[in-house]
Amino acid sequence: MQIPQEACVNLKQLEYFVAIAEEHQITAAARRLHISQPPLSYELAQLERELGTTLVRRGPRSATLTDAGKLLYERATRILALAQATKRDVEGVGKGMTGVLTLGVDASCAGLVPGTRLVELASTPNVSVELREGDTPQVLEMLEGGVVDIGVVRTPFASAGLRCRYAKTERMLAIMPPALEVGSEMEVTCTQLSGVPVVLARRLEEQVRATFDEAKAELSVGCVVDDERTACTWARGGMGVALAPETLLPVTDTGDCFIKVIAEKGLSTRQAVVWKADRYMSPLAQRCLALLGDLG
Amino acid sequence: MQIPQEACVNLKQLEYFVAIAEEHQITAAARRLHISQPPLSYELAQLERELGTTLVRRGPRSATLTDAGKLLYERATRILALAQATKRDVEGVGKGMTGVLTLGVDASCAGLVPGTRLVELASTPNVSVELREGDTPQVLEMLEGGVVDIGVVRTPFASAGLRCRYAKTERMLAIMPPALEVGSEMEVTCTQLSGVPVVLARRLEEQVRATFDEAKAELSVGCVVDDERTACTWARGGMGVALAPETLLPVTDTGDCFIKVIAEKGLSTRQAVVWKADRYMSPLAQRCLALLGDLG
DNA sequence: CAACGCCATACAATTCTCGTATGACTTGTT
DNA sequence: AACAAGTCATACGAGAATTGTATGGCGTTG
Repeated sequence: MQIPQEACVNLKQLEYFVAIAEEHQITAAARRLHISQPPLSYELAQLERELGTTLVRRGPRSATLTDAGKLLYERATRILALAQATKRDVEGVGKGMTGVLTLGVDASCAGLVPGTRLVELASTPNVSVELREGDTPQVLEMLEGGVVDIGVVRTPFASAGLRCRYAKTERMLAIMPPALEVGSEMEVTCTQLSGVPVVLARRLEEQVRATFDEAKAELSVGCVVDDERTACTWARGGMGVALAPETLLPVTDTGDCFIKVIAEKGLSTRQAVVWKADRYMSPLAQRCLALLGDLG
Repeated sequence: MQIPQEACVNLKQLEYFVAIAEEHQITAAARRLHISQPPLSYELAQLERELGTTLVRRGPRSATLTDAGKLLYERATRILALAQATKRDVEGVGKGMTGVLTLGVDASCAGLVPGTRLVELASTPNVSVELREGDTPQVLEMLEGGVVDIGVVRTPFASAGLRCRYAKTERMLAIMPPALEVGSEMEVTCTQLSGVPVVLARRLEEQVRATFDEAKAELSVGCVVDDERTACTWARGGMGVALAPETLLPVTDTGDCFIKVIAEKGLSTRQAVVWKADRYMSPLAQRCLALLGDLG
């Protein structure tokens, strides 16, 4: 049922031919190729048939190239080099050793990334990591739009159509200027913060209100700001008690403020690594996921 | 006895892959390749095994490329284009449609070359003809030294190690100024030229002397010159009877001289196309030989 | 002049590649 | 909701292609 097929030059044939051209001898080339001599003669003849040209003049002591052979040798080495490089590169991409990884990170988590093994990825040659920062809804939007491969966000978030892996749980901190210190040495409850002016990041407002309500505590919002770091700065200036997740500490100067943990678990957040369930994950992205596993 | 051989990416596999990439579908690609679908699936899987990478994400309605697949597509098209161009070019050289042909021509025969089908060769794109002129011994020396592929010379010549094909037989002419006219209307013999001053090209001297001796005629050399055309010019000026082969006529102004054929066959010469017997003849050179066949 | 080395051919064995048949799965329609 | 249509993967058999061993011709070298 199989129809005899017409000519199709093989890379193998080119390798054979190059070996012959470089050894100036069929037998020696066969040794170099770890095959016996007759198949090499056969394949050379085959190649010549396919090209309709004599490529090698068989002398009694040596095999030399014809004009056509010289041309083919030039080209064949180029083709083989290109094919070899291609194989190597494609394998590299396949193993996640090459490529571009786009990462969307909630700005309030960005401080943690350098502590993960992700730095290995970024420092790999031929791998570049493109980081997009934003708040959690923005990151999710990037993910949805396919702008980024992987997101690092903070709970709570809408996870429809997403797969995620939760990482470190972060407690909510209260950064208190000395004048406003309340609570025990390590912890403070919402109730203890009743009536105390609070400096709050906008994205936390709803979550904080809900937690205070549940604790039957009175929330006195002194100020709502966009960025947690600003909240911390203002607290240091005496504007009130700032509420911010743990991550903030390494990147902010809290001056002489007291740092206490808020006891209510409802204000704890978790970081999560998320990606679209139906999206193709490149090997590089998969490797990234594996490395981000150490986040928690 | 045949050892299972390790991976070797085929150009065929690349063609298959490119078809799949461009059709975004395996079945459609198979139609385009005029093969059935299962082998195509098989070969794709094979290619992926060899590269250790998923190249195509098989969707229910379409096949899309992974990152590695996109890279491979880029490279594969380049490789295939290069291979195709190479095949075309090598075939071109093989058919003598491409290359450089070096031709050594006896200057006294040079006038004939433009009348042959060799002009076809010279006007072919990618073919250039390099012409070296000289006298017959010089041309033979070029041939011996490998400076030229083919020579066009005039008899007699030493033909050791040469192959040749004789072409047109040229008779020797006597160009007579009116004052020196002898002989019948068309022909003249050596005997008739006895004592008549002769203007002779150096390369003919020996041959002419021998012929006159054989005819028991007395040769009176009035002048020996290097170039037949000069001999002719001087004859026109009355210096004597010039002896020159037929070929000279189209390229020389004989003024009011009489042109007669020398009856002795010994002074006829033949043009010959010669080449080294043991030298590799490129397809272009072979094609040239075929075209020069029309010389006679 | 015989031994040696290189290349080509002959033949057999095995692997490779292709086609047909078939099943699993998804999508769009009745 | 069930069915038809289409795509892709697997199973299997047939033919072609590639490889190895054996062998002979031919020119060179001791």
